[in-house]
Amino acid sequence: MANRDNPPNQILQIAIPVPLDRLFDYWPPRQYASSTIAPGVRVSVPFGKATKTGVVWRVIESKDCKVDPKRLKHAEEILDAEPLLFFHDLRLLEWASRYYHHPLGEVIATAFPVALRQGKPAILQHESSYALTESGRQIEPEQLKRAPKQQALLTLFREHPSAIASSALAPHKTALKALLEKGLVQEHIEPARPADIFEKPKALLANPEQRQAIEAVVAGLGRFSVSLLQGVTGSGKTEVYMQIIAEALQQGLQVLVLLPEITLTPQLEQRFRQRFKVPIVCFHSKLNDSQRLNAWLHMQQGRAPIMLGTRSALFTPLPRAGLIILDEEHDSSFKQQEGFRFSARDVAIARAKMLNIPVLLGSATPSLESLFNVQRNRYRLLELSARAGNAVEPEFQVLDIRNKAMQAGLSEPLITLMHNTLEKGQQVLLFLNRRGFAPVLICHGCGWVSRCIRCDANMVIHAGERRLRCHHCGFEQSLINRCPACGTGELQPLGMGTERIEQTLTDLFPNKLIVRLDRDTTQRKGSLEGYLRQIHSGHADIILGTQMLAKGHHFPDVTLVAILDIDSGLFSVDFHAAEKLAQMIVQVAGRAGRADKRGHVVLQTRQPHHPMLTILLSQGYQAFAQVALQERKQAGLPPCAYQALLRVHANNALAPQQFLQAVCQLLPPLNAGRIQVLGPVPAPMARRAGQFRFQLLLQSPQRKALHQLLDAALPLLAELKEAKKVRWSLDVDPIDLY
DNA sequence: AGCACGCCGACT
DNA sequence: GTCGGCGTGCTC
Repeated sequence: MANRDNPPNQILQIAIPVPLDRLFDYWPPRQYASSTIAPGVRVSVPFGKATKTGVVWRVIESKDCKVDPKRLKHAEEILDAEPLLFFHDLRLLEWASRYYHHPLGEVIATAFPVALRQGKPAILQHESSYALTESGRQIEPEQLKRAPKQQALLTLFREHPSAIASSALAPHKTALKALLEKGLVQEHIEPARPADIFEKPKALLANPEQRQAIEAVVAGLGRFSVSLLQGVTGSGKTEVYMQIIAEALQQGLQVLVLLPEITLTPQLEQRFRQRFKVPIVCFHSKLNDSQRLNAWLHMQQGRAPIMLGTRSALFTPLPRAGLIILDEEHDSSFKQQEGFRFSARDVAIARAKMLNIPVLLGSATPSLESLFNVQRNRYRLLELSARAGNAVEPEFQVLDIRNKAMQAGLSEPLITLMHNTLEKGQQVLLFLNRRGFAPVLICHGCGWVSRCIRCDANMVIHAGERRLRCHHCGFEQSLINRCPACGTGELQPLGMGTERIEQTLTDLFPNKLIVRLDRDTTQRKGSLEGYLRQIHSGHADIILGTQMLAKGHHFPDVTLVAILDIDSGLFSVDFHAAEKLAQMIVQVAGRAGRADKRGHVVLQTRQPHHPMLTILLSQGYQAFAQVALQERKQAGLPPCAYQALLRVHANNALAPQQFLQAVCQLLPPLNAGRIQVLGPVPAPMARRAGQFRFQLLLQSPQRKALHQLLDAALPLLAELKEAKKVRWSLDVDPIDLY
């Protein structure tokens, strides 16, 4: 036992979630034999004034400790009897910390669900939960219309096909009792031994391409490979996933399925539960802390073989890891955009390599990065070209709106098309990536515009709420009637937002039901689901929305889709814009139509002969991607080069630039001229939320050289005197500027 | 990141 | 005379 005269001979090196890129040394807790402490266990430690939860990274001999022993404190408590993270997990986290140049303690924290970060015990919570019975699944909510409370609850259960925790059902106590008595709902019991109840899925029809893809991945189970499954909407990617998963389950392996958006999880969850009679856990931001803890522990303990999750599920420990699937791999939400800025796609591949398992990336519109890796024979391309079942290729129409009469962003020809479609009783989908009423309020008298006082951005008009709101910092004020500059001029909205278009649509189509889907209308919990039901039931005539419409959901009764403004995507400072636009066009087109009602996709543009657009529409996404890749190659841009972006911000207007100038002065001796240094330049939005922002871009055709420079340079940045006045962060493989 | 300490303006 | 503004420095 340790006492004052006899200090313990071992020291714990602990990773603590603070933005400091080093480990902290502690004595083991008093009365603790350090020999029983293994790397990967959580430990609570006094840190400054606070107590923090860290992870033991390694145990060293006290004679090897570099810190003055007098400064060392005792750790408080070892929180886990066994490590929660396995050897491969620790290796992956270390790699990620180095690759993204982000402190290890914070990287490790992202591997844990919040409850474990807070030091709560790693014990499965056995909160009772309820789920629909077979008859409950078959009954339509309509049949309960005389009992509206029960009907609402039934609908709730249908939206959460897995199970609902009893705590979440507290407000529905009486309705729950009624549904239990009717046998529509029962207490949900997690199957204890999955192997016993596993049933081999029924043999399904796979077409030759699907068969080939399934066999290719199945044959590769047990060793590392990356496959890119490229299949148009309706080509049956999910079926391919499920048949591969079935084989992995047969082999007793665990499968991690990553999706970009939580809105896609319920659909896929439902299909998976119908197919697989094994525990399936979900992990995404809509779950509460204890649900996430349970899901994580189910995988970590090997109790569940399938996890469906978003980016944050990536690091879940998998004792029997067999396969990682990443669906919609091109989606930018796989990149974390703050703090530890990692790409879930790239880390998934690194993880699979360490675990020696295959990765399957799926998309109708793969990223140029992935297609480039196919060209370089790093990834294997598996193509699904046939549209399964009732799907049919939509017809594209470039609508030249130059000199055309417009009503709130809608050209006359488009309005005519809308009338024709609606007359046939079919639905119309309109797409505009700008929410609010209008992006600017301008004075007709003096030219004053509604600038945000804290950002280099305009305040957006939200007419319904009578507010002006900055979409970059959240600052808002009430809508003003009189120009604050000249006091006399008339204030006018300038430009289009979804709210304004909705208003115009109400005037143009007075008898039609219009549904607007954007962040403003779907903020309320469950409202998105409500709108989607309205659309699927056929009640909605015109569906209007932003980016969120482009993802996942298929609307078979929509036969006319219009993208109202594609020109901003054709002419952007960001070199990713054309790729993103092409992906968006193809994805949006995939939302609509079916065999008996072919979809019609209209693109409003003032650049009808833009080469990118022409190639995309005449030769398809693959041809577009090849041309776009060629251009990136010639311009020396990613994916043919590697980038790291150093972002800096400060209250002080001059400090960011001064810091970056100092950085540039220390680079040349480390660099040997191999890395292009672009900048310092003001960030595209030079002031945001009151902060002045600058950036420096480092670029190289060799990833290794770039990382060598970063490894050498970053430790020196903190030492610069200019660093004291700024906050800086590094984004490795950035996908947007600052 | 927190959270201290530490010196200069508007209030009981 | 104080309360509190955020500049600077530290965390085993």
